[in-house]
Amino acid sequence: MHLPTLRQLEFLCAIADQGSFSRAAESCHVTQPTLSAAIKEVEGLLGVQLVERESRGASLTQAGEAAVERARNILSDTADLVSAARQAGAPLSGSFRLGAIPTIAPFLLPRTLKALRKAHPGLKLYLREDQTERLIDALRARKLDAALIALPWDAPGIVSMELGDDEFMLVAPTDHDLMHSKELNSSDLSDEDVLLLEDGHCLRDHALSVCRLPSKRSGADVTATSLPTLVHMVAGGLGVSLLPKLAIDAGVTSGADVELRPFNTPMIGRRIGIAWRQGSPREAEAQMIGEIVRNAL
Amino acid sequence: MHLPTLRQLEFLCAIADQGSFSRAAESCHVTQPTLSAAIKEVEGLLGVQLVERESRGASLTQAGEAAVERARNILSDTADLVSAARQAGAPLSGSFRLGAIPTIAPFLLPRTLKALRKAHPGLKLYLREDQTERLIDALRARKLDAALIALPWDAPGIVSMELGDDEFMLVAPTDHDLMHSKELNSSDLSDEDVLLLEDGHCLRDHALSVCRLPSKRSGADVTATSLPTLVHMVAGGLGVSLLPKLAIDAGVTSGADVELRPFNTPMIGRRIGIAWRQGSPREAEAQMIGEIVRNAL
DNA sequence: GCAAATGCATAGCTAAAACCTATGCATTTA
DNA sequence: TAAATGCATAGGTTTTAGCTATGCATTTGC
Repeated sequence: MHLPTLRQLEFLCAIADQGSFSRAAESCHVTQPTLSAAIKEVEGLLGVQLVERESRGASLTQAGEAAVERARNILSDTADLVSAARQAGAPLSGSFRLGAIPTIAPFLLPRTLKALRKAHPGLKLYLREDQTERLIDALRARKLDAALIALPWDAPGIVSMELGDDEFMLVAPTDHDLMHSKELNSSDLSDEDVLLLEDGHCLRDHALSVCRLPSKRSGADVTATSLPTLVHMVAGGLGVSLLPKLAIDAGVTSGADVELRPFNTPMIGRRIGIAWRQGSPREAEAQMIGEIVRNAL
Repeated sequence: MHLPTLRQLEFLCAIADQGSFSRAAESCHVTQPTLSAAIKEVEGLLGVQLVERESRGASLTQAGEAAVERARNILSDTADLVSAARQAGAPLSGSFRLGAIPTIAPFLLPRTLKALRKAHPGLKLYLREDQTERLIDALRARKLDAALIALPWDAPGIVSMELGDDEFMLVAPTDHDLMHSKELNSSDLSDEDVLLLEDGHCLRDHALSVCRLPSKRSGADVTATSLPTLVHMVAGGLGVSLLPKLAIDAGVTSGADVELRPFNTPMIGRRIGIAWRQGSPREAEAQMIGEIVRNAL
């Protein structure tokens, strides 16, 4: 089977982007006749007209649109092949852009970064803290190489690796009733004022699902913007809450007038993982970083 | 960014397949020096050694293996682009290979094929009847262009389109108790001998899940090899069963000494759909055929 | 242990292709 | 109606993809 050239596919995409042969030629750093001839050749090869020549520029036929969509994927996959191969020569060197959600980043990264720096001194790590949804978007847009998030998170084109579990503990004001009951189960929370993070944090959703509460709670809904704030609100007597062990170990409650208690039900918590774009050239490195984070957990 | 040529990627894959420069060159219809030079150039471009030159042939480095895997996808995607564009010029002409599961094919296809022939006289339809799993494998292996199956069926790399619902009815010997009860619910089946198709038919699994039975049933398990056989077994008094409305409408019970009854529970049944390989060049045509089948449902 | 065979690399050449400049033709704008 | 815009065509130049011939290292056969 005879295939078109990647260059020809680039030309085709350029026409889709620029809407004209001459501008497309310019963007590809060739002359307009060169690009015209190339497109003509592809059309001959495929036996279909791809571009509609109009008096004022050019537009794509239906077949052309479909071809461009495929071509863009092919070109970006090829670019990925190149990057991946180049990385293979020098793994975990240069820069790596890692994202993390706000309920993980401040508590896990301090430990991790130390280990990472030791294992790979040449690595420049750029960090970005944001909510899961935006991190995923950034992975797709190639603005990030990997992200630490809570799993499972279903997102087409994104793959992930599980790193470990992060249990939830109850946090309540000192001498709260729940500290004295014999067994502590998630159902014990249904009568309490459970404080939550503001909307968009996945930890909020996890807490809601543990308590089996609807996502829209009735009444005055008090929310916190970060885990330290949440702890202060609990200390202030506004209610109880759930804290991930990761944050507790990092000392988020130290100094606050609160008590902690584990649940008796087995494993109430979240799973932490690292995610990256499917086919990312830095997949192997993301997994390496995952391993290091796993050891730090 | 500078990209390797598709031809160069072909060469690299050929080395992976053949395990030697000279055999790879032969399979690509070029001379060995040509291929050697091309590989060398790619290695220069990527800055990594991809092929290990050994005294007795050649093997791939780790980076080479990774590159080959990506290259294969790129090449097949490009081949898909070509096929898709060519099809776009003459949709639903030539040959189309359609699969269908045995509990759909004999009942749905007679109606469908007539409509299809009318709408697209140039189309040569090759049919294959098999169980879902094998159909999916055939889609992946490019042996089929699309397949009619029962949804949902989770298979990575396979996408599908829903075509409609196919309700189940109870089929029992004439004057069976269940025909006289006031309301008929799926739970009424738990005390009955429910006859099933042999293992591997998805309809068997649907029936089991409707009756909330474990997939391994205790006792003498009587199974049928096809829906007509199943009807005869019911008529013979061996038990009751479920039949999809599709088969009933096609007359699978005509002449048999059985009675039919719908369930009162809303929608006990299966969903019928058409599936194809993600990125298949004949995706558009599969959807067209799906539309025609939907109208026939 | 030496000749033959196998297998990749190198050198030098040729022919195809990719790309260029110059120009033509149709349509739109001033 | 002239100028401008935009794609196609013609003809020439450079690049490169591919060839043949050959070299060199390793393995195999006698």
